[in-house]
Order: sequence, then C-alpha cells, then structure tokens
Amino acid sequence: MASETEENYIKAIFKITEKNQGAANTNAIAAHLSTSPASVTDMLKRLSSKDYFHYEKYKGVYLTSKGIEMATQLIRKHRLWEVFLVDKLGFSWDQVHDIAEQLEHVDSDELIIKLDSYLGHPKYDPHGDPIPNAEGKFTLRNQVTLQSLEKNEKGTVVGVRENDTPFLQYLNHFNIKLGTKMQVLSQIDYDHSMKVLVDDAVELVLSHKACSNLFIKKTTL
Amino acid sequence: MASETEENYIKAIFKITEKNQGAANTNAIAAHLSTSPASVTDMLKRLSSKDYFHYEKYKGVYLTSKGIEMATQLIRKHRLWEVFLVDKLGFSWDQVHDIAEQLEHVDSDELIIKLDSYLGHPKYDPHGDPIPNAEGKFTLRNQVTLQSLEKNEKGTVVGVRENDTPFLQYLNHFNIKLGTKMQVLSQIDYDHSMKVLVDDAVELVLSHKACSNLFIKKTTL
DNA sequence: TGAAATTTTTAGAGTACTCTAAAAATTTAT
DNA sequence: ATAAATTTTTAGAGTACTCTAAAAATTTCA
Repeated sequence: MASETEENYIKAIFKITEKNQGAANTNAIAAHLSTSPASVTDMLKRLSSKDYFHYEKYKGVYLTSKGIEMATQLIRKHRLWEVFLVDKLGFSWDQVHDIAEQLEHVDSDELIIKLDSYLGHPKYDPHGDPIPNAEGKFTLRNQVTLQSLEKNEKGTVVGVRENDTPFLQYLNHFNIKLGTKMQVLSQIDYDHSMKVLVDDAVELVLSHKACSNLFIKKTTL
Repeated sequence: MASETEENYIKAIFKITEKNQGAANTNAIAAHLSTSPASVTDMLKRLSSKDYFHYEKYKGVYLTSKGIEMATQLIRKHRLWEVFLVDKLGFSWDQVHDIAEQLEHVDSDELIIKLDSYLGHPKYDPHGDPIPNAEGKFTLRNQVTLQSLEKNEKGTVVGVRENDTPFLQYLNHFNIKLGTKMQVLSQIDYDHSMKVLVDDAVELVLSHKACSNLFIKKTTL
C-alpha cells in the first residue's frame, strides 16, 4: 500500500499536469507540497519503480493509468468527506479542506462505498467541484467564469476556481454561495471589476480577481 | 503535535496499565503494538523528554496526567467514530475497529465536537464500551460477566470484554447483541459452560470463554 | 544463595523520508 | 552562439522510526 507521502506526491502530480497540460516539473511539485526540489528529485527516483508515473531526468513527470487511478480515488475520497463535513456536520465550505486532507488517507474501500451511499451519491463537493464516481469518471459542468459574462447576462454560481480560505471567506462576507444568482450590470473598464446584481436584490462591485475565480452556469433567457 | 506512532504508544501504555493496575513493561507494550522490545526501549527513551509518562530503566512505564489526557481523548475519538460507522453508515460491530483505528488520528478538535453532537452525545460505543466525555470522564456501567450470574438470574447484554472480530462474529451467529436478554437456565459444572435463555425465546449453550467475555446488567426482579 | 530463566537494554544497521549547499544540465536572452 | 538565469540533480547529512543479535540486569526458583 502507498504511504501518505506517496499519495500526496501522486495527487500533486495529477493536479499539476491537469492544470498545465504537460509534464509536472520538479519545482512545481516542490511548491505544491511545500518541500524542497531536492526532496522531490529524491522521491521521484525512489518511487519510479512503482509504476505510478514516467520520470525522465530533467524532463519532469506524468502519471501512468495506475497513477491516474490512484489520484482520482484520492480526489473522490477527499470530496466525499468534504460533503460529509458540510452537509452532515455543519462545517462551512471554508473550513473543510484541511480535515478532508487527512480523512482522504484513511484506507477502506467499504468505508467509501458506504459513505457515498449515505450522502446520496453526490456529484459535486461543497465548492462545486465534481466528485469522480467509483470508476473515476468526473461529471463535467457547463460553466464559464463570471468575468466572461457580457452586460445583462445572468447565471447562478456553480463553483470556485481555487478553494483557498480567504477567497471563500470573501464570498461568505457578501453572502455568495453555490446557487446564488448573478446578473452583470456593468463592466468597469478601468480595473476590470464588475457591478453585479446578487440574488435579484443586492448590487455589488466584485474585483477582477474575484470574477475570474467564480464559476457560473449561464441562464438561457 | 504527537505523531501517529507516539499516539499509539501512549494508548497502548494506557490500556496495559488500566488492565494491570501497575506499570506497563517493555514486552507488554511490544506485544500490544506488534513490534520488538528493542524498538519499545528505544522509543521510550526518545519520548521520555515529552512528559507523557515516567520511565525508569528495567521498571516499566506509567502515564502522567498529560499522557492520560492524551490517551483518553484518543479513546474518545475512536469510540465516537465507531458509533458513526455503525449508526450512520451501517457497518456491523465486528467491522469497525480497524477503520476507527485510522480515523482516531485525524487531528481537529472542531471535528470531534461536531461529530459528538451529530451522533447525539452517545455514552457508549457499539461494543458497549463507555465513551469518555470532552473532559475525559468515563460513565461507568453497572455490569457483571454472564459467567458470574447464578441459576435463574436475568439481565441484558451491555458489552463485551474484548472486541476481537471472531468473538463478535460468534455472537452475531447466535444473534446476540447489545440489549439482548439473557437468563441463566443452568450451569454445567464439567466445563463451566452455561445453558441460557436468549430473548425469552431460544435456548443456547455458551462456552465458559464466551460467558466470561459477555457483560450483563442484571435485571432486579 | 546462586544458577537458570526472563526481561530489558545496547549496539549497529536499515528504510523512508527530510534538508542545505554545490554541481550539472537546460533554457532564455542577447 | 555564448553568457546568464533557471531548473534540476547530486552529495552528504539528519530525524523518526524499524530491526536482529548480543550483552546486561532482574526475577525466579531450587
């Protein structure tokens, strides 16, 4: 069985290659795991016999199907636990990442089967990220960033790009959550911020940064 | 923070001293953790600066109040997770030990507060063992072993002495669980087995070993 | 009390990680 | 095309555990 450290390396490689569309390089893995590049090289060399990824010196690394399978199951476990923490225990969406990061390493297939069923086979986690099914398939959402909407276009919030605590708390502050309705009132050229109407009630100005990190499903009029 | 290994050592020492009423010796700790006595000595030496226990060479070890506090919280976490696994996820009582053994090491005070509340502040785990409260106090049960009952005495099952899988499955086989009613019909001198009436319906003969490991709360007539 | 049995510790080494500093390879920019 | 900047690897060492074999201390018992 893979150690917790090994699991974290595989997950980091998966996330980096998913974002980059290419091999994950040493520095990126080190940054992702808050470790040194030297440690990463060392670990990659030791792990390379285990068939989770292809590694060529100076070329970076990409996962094999075995590695992808492992990463996907970890993401499944992480997101199911997040649903549990929010839906059942009453945590808010900005509090669950670190706890799920621990829970995802608990090893029991039966546990995940039962947890999934207990939660009603959820398709999305509390941040709107898709939960892969037992076979590793993600349900993809039809989404765009708030930033990409034109004036007067409407939609509802279906996710956030990064689920870092400060951003989630910023959204809490404006009472923006999954399902919140958004309509673009105007785009402000100067700094690319946007004036929006929230839940048909409140007018807000959101920064460019915030708008690029909010995923919206457009309402077809 | 304590490592998982450290936590397991402290818990083992707690369980051994609780049973023995004396210091935990090296061999006992090694047996409990499936490791070698040499490793235990080494670990005790390294840990002894951390104030969890008193250690004297060749004399064994006993916990300080700091160590007892830690062990108690681990037992609390373990047993709360067992309740979750049985009551919410539908595991049976013989399946939950190993999973709870992993879950108990997840580090989050808020998680345990919320879990406890979600479960309705249970006082006993699925094997009838008391769950210490947040302050570490155990609710003690008024219990005797089935073996100690006299002919015709009655009671209900409130716990098991060891919760090893084979014993629990033996009980499953006879449909004996927490709350099952028991009446002693006769004691068989030859091998100290007992003939009992289960739930006012079924007559069974239970071995001496089984009878000594079943905890009963007597029904006062 | 002293020999035998048992328990515990020490010695020495191995694995799975971690690190910093320096060297090597690659990429970028002129 | 070569120098500079960047990335990656190597070298060497440290920590937190693990082990087996042997030595030392303690306990048991005749």
